[in-house]
Order: sequence, then C-alpha cells, then structure tokens
Amino acid sequence: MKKSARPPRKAIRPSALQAESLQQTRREHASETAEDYVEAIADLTAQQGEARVVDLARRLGVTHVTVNRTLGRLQREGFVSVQPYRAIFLTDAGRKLAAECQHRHGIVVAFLRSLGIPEKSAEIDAEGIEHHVSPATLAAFARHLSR
Amino acid sequence: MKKSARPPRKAIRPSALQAESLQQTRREHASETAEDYVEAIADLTAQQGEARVVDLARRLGVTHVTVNRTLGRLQREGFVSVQPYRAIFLTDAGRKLAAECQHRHGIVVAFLRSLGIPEKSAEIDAEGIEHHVSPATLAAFARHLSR
DNA sequence: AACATAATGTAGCCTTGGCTACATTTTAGC
DNA sequence: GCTAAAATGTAGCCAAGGCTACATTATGTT
Repeated sequence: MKKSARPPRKAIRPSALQAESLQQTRREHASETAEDYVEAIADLTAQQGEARVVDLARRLGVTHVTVNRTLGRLQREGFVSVQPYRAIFLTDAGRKLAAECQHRHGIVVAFLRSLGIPEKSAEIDAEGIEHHVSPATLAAFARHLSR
Repeated sequence: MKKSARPPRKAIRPSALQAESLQQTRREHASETAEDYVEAIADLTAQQGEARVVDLARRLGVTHVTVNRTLGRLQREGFVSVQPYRAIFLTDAGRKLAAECQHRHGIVVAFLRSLGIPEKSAEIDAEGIEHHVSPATLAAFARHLSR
C-alpha cells in the first residue's frame, strides 16, 4: 500500500483565523440587507405613519423592483408583513431587529463624531461599519463615549 | 389637459443622505473581494515564496472553485496575473492595493486593540470594518493611536 | 518510468441583489 | 364616477460569489 505521492500543502500560519474572520464577515453581509430594510421601515413608519414601497426605494437608493423582491424574502424570513398594494408592517421580530440596529447605529455615529469625524462622513462610514461591529466592540465604543 | 391625479410621495427628511451612504457601502462591497484576495496573495508570497490556489482557498475559507473564478475576474481587472497550473502573481496595481490594505488593516486592528478589545475579536471585527473606513476615519484612528 | 495523490481546471447549479420594460391596481381631482 | 398619474406588481436579464461533481494536469515516491 501507499501513503502519499505528493505531500499536501500545509498552512504556514494563521490561515484558520483569517478564514474564520472572512466567513464571519460573509455571514454579516447576509443580514445587512435585512437590517437596512427593517431600520428604514421603522423610521418611515415613525415619521409618516406608514412605509410604502416607493419610500423605501428612495431611502435605500434602489428601484422599487428591488425593494419588492427583497420584501418577499424578508416576509419569508419573518421580519415584515406585506400585502399587495398595502403599506408595509414590521413583525415583532422585525421591530426588535430594527430597535437593535437603531441603537447600534446611534452609538457608532456618536463614537465616530467623538473622534472628530464630521457629521456626513460619520454617517456614511457608520452605514458600512455598523453591521460588522461585534457586541464587544460596540460596548467598547459606548465605554469610550461615556468617558 | 391635466396635471396630476395623485401627488407624488415626498421624502420627509434625509432619504437622500441615507441612500447615498448605502450606495457607497454597496460600492465598497464590490471592491472588498479584490482587497481580500490581493492581501492574501501578498501575505502568502511573503510567507512561502508563492501563492497557490489551494493556499488562497484555505486562507479565504472558500473552495478552490470560487478562488479560481474570482482570480479570473481579478485578472480581467488587472490586479493579478495567472497562468494555468502556475503560481499567482500580483501586478503592480495589485501590489499597490495590497500594500494599502495591509496598512489600513494594521491601523484598524491596533485601534480596536487600543480600545481594550481582545486580539481575536479585534481581528474578526477589523476584517469586516476595514473595507468601510474612509480616509478621514482612518486618519482619526491613527491620530487616536499616536496619543 | 509508472502511478497514486494533490492540485488545478471546468460544467453547471443556487441565491442575492442590481436593473429595464411592461402590466396592473389605486387614488386624487375634476 | 372617470380618468390620468402614481404606486405597485411581474417577467426576465445580468454579475458576483457561494457550492458539488467531475475532468485534467503535475509531481513525489517507488
């Protein structure tokens, strides 16, 4: 019998950690859309009583078609409740998620502002960053703010 | 003739800014993959003399198939140079991008560590955050570090 | 030099999230 | 209550980035 004809390539160092980090980042990407949508729906509902497809499209910077398809997915996943030609409502799960996102978003923006970053940049960066901030890091941001 | 039968829904507040932020985030996503790949290729080349498909797959936490297809795109975009069954090389553009990413990654990790976040969490969060850090914010991080 | 195994490549499938173009339903205003 | 415009819905296209299954090439060991 034989063992190996060619020794398998061995990882020299920390591939495992990086692979894990990147897989985590990809998982976060998958929930980013849901978070952006529920947050927008919550805001719109608070601001104008209801959230409609056009409002979401404008707010999210996409066409109404994209919004429509995504709402279908979010309904499958239990975050929203939609009926044809009607306003969009959050489920309990959706409201919970939205509240968490708004809370986190506020902390991230305030933290960036506290570093001297101007309002607009802080908003833009926060939008990208917030989905990748772990509870530990969020806590560190909050700690830094309350000093 | 008639004008309007139904007044168009008007944005109450800051839809424009949020839409812009989200569009920026989506643009960043498009370059994330390129950044992760060139960085990994640069690291592997430095560590073991060459970067092979299997190494990248292990490092990035995906299958070799995904790596292969992505390398094709990166070659089209001018970041890498690949030949069948050969090692992968960065172009000048690829090396430049890799250097920028490594620099930024280092700052983000150091910054998070300086907030008291443990090594591993800092690495994981940095992987997700670094692609969304604007030059202004990166500068703020660096400023904070050098205090 | 043969050959088994690792490495690489290819075919084809899936989901997400963009889009345009066109169809249908609501609804404000006359 | 008609009707045009707004809003919503549907069909179908595209690229990215995952995957499995299978085909091909390189190469270390014998």
